[in-house]
Amino acid sequence: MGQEANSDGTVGKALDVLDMVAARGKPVRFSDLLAQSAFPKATLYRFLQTLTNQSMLTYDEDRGTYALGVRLVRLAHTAWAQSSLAPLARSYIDELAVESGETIHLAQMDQGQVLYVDKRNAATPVEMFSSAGKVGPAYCTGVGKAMLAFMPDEAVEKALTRQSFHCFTPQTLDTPAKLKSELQVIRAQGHAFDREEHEPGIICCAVPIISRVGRVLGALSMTSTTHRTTLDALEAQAGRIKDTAERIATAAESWRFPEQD
Amino acid sequence: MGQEANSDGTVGKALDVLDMVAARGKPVRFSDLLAQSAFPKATLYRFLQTLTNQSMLTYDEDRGTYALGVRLVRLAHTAWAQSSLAPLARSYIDELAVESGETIHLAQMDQGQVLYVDKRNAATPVEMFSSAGKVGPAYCTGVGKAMLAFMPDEAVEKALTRQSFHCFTPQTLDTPAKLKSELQVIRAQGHAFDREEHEPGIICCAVPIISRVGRVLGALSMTSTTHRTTLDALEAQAGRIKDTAERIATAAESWRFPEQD
DNA sequence: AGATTAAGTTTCACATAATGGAACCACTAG
DNA sequence: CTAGTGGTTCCATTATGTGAAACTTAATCT
Repeated sequence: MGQEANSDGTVGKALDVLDMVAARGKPVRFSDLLAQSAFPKATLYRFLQTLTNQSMLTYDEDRGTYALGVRLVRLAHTAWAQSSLAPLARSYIDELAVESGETIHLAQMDQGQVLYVDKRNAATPVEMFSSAGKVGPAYCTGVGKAMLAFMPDEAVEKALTRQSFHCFTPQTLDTPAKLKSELQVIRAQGHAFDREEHEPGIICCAVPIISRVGRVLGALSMTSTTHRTTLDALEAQAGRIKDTAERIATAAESWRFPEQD
Repeated sequence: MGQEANSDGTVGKALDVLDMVAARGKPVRFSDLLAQSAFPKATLYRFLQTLTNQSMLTYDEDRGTYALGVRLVRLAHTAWAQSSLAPLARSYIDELAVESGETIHLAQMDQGQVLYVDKRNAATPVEMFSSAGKVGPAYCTGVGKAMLAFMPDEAVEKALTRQSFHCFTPQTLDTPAKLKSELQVIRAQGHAFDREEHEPGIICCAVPIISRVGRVLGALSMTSTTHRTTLDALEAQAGRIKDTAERIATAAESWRFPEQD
């Protein structure tokens, strides 16, 4: 299962190892990793040692397993604060969530995948990391399609090669062709729908967040369930969502990090 | 100053660069980094290139600045889920927060610093990453002292060398000696206080979370303000907090990640 | 303009640091 | 005792990272 050889030398390889550990989603043994990595035993071993030393991984003595380390959590806090739209967009999202009473997602594109960076739900309190940091498929989520529709062709093509086109529900657009024609429609109307394409009963309306120079910064979606509302009702909110997206884009534009000298 | 030379070869150095970028807390220019790093220009340059390639950093063309990349957010999500107490402790913390109406923090020790991995406040909704991932000093926070008090001497000594002992408030224990005698007391009574040692007006009562074999897994604290409650009132809750901490410890003990083969 | 400095990028001979086959160790099972 | 499994260490070979210096822009000054 192609963990493709990386071109970034030693550091790249070490980071691949990190990803391998992350991919399992649970603590993993040396031999498990060895089995699926192209690295020889000694090499993999050294990487694990180094990463553990660096607190990028933690080693559980008792069980002999490696897991992602807490240093990542620390770094991510800063990453999230300084290179995601979330801190900037917070107040706008809050407002939208309260007014609509529906769940709002803020997402960005990361290597062809949708990365959720924030989530707000007027009713239930936020579930910390359980949503921020989560990734999802781009081809069958509202936010994913909204972003793809407004990205340059070249970037879209590249992203398409990374999609699995797994068919989650009968509504899933499971071929590049279907998806591309949908993107046309989205581009025309300015917002995307998720018509239970990812999960049955879950629908959403999403709009892209686009910078003044036309770059897709992220996307915003309002999510609900089929037994609470309808697509038409969500579409009625599209203008409101678009408005919020625009305000976020403007905020992002004018935002300068405070210069300190 | 003093980004100590790391012994973990190329990978370690690259990760140091990541930390340097993180330390600024804002996007940073090549020359800024160069100024404060021991690396020669070309070397630093290559690291930045590599890390950017790997999406560990993002490069802002327009401003010529580097910031932590989104890949970290993704990794952190997994890290948080698989190697922090947070997912496990969630329900217990929720309960404690609701019952007490006060803010509850869950923290772990990371390289001599307190790393907050979760936070719950019965009143106001959670602020996502703004608390999880945040770090604080060990020597002047309730959770920090609670953990230190029950760690093996050797580990405490190591941690002490990493403390700045900056004097935040008149109450701050600003020498290793003062701290050590405080740790004695904490060990005896089983819980630690923060008597406005970090921030004026902020007090808390914290207890360690200790595994069956005596290892400190983390700490739990109940935080409030001097004009809402008193230390005595908080101490009255100590039993309740301890109870929760024990239940979390038990849960952590019996928890096995699902085996898949 | 032309000269001057600063900021960022590329080059290349050199030495360090990564590599990985093989040997080794510690268990466990037969 | 022997074979097997899972993990760790060695070490000669060489790929990789290193960093001084040269180079390219892009501002700033005279």
